[in-house]
Amino acid sequence: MTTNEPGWELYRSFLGVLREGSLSGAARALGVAQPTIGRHVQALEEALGVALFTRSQLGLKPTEAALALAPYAQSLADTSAALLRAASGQGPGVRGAVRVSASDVVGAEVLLPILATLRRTYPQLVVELVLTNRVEDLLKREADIAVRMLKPTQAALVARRVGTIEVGLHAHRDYLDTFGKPANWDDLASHSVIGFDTETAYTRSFAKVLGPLRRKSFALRTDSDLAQLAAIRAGFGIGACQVGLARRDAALVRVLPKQFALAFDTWLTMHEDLRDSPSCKAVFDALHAGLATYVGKR
Amino acid sequence: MTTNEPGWELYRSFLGVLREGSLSGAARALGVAQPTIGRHVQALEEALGVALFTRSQLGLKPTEAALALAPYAQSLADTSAALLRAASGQGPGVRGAVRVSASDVVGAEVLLPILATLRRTYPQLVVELVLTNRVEDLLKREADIAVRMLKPTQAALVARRVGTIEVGLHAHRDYLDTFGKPANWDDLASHSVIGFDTETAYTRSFAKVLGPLRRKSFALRTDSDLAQLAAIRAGFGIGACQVGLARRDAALVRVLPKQFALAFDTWLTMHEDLRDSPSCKAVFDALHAGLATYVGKR
DNA sequence: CAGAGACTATACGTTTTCGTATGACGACTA
DNA sequence: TAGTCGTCATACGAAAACGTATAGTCTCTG
Repeated sequence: MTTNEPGWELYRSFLGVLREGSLSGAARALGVAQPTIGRHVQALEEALGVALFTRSQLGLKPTEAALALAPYAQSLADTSAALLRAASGQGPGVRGAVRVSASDVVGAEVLLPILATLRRTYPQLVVELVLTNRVEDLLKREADIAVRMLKPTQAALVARRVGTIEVGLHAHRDYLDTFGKPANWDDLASHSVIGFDTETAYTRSFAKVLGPLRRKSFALRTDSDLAQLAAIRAGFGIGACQVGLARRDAALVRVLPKQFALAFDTWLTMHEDLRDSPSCKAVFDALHAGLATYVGKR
Repeated sequence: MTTNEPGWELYRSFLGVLREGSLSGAARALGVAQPTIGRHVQALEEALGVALFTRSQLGLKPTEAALALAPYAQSLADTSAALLRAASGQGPGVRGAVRVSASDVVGAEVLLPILATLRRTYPQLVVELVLTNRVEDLLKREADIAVRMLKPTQAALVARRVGTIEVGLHAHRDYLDTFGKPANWDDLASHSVIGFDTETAYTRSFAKVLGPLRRKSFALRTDSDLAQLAAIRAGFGIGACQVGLARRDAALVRVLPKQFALAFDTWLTMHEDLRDSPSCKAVFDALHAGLATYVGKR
């Protein structure tokens, strides 16, 4: 029993079991045999001197220690992935993989057109697009570049403001032709309103701006901003979306512009170590230019 | 040749070669055979698709790509070490390894007595003491707890102010009995002054306080604060050290207290994730209490 | 209550990886 | 100029890890 450092495969298997909940599931997910995962977990437990799972015939339940150590293992996986991305970007010119994080609606509607033209100029560029509302941690290398609605507080990050994104109520012209255009808050009572499904601290912070728009008054409830946008386009009813997106589609009409208006400062952030990477810098600059023209259309 | 993720041993060997400058040296340092290191480097180069070293018979020279990827690999090693520490601290009570970073003088003279008594109450506690003036990055898990002279700016860190450490000029009584006690700056010209060896931006920032104390006027030049303290104690001459340390030794006398006085705000910092760790919390609290009584003796 | 499905644990042959021994080449020194 | 020390590269036997096959156990369901 020497001071044998656990191999990196052990942590990968550990994370797999943690995610899948069983040795067999992790084996399937990782593409290895089930006894291998079992050996890895056992070896890791012996190396760390800590019990990680309580074994049973319908799966493995993680212990407290396993949950405490999971963030470290996840950080290992993230860093390893970031290293591979950095390696793929080595060499002259813009090449390799760059990981971009953004909210789903911004990513799908705004970023993708920008990235499409960018890739036409740099065919060897690969983009990993992570669309989630969860704020990913650039310091933990979960992504290389992030588009956020918040000003980043952490040091060691390159932050650049791209402007203000405005959000307003919109509806399809066909819908308004049928049900009429509301002139004030009260008119909304007779309309189909599209809104969120679960109340969060974030949505509650907008209580004043939302006016009478509460969860119980929504005709369609979904937490997917992308689905809300699709619902507006489909003529389901009245919902909130970015003004810049609505401008692109002549069939979308803004509703109650004076009563409902939200403005979000938007920032582009990158780890400062990636300044020297030509690939990351190219993506960063292209996103900044594209987002600037997007928020400028107002 | 699939998309095989490089094993963690490959990165360890990579870092070893980077540090030692040769396959043989890395093999000695890591306790493995030389062909193993060679195979690891070759496998890593194939997996990443990047040349990492230019081979020659008197060693391996890292390429630009290797230098660019080195921080990532180092981060992997740091995180792995932090995971092992966290694992050693699992279980009830205060146990396992806690890594503390501080300057060498504070570490050797102030922290060690505190840690000695702490270990008497917690025999299963292991302390890793990293003494360096380089500011280690707690976010990168290079250490668990740090004693710094600067207020930490980064978020995600638990920071607690312990007070002000005062630095003044001191000399041994025997020295002053022989050469006399200086009454003003000009008297120092006939004395043996102990000071730094290399000028840095840090030392230059104290130019006003240092008065006529310049490098060329030093009789002993060393960048080791610990050596400077030992020189003062040995009666070599007049040098700067913490007032709190001089108070402990009746033989040390303060010199020119009105002309020379530096005050450093001192902070104790810890990663906020470690709040839940009983071991880290115990060390943190003990250091805070010990440092508070130390800076209180004034 | 019987049988299917899902899971973990064990046995054994195969593949991969490691360590030892050795060779080849260059730099420094007497 | 010959010898010594350092380095990297190669060959082969030993050890460790992996995958396949199988046994054993529990839950759920008809």
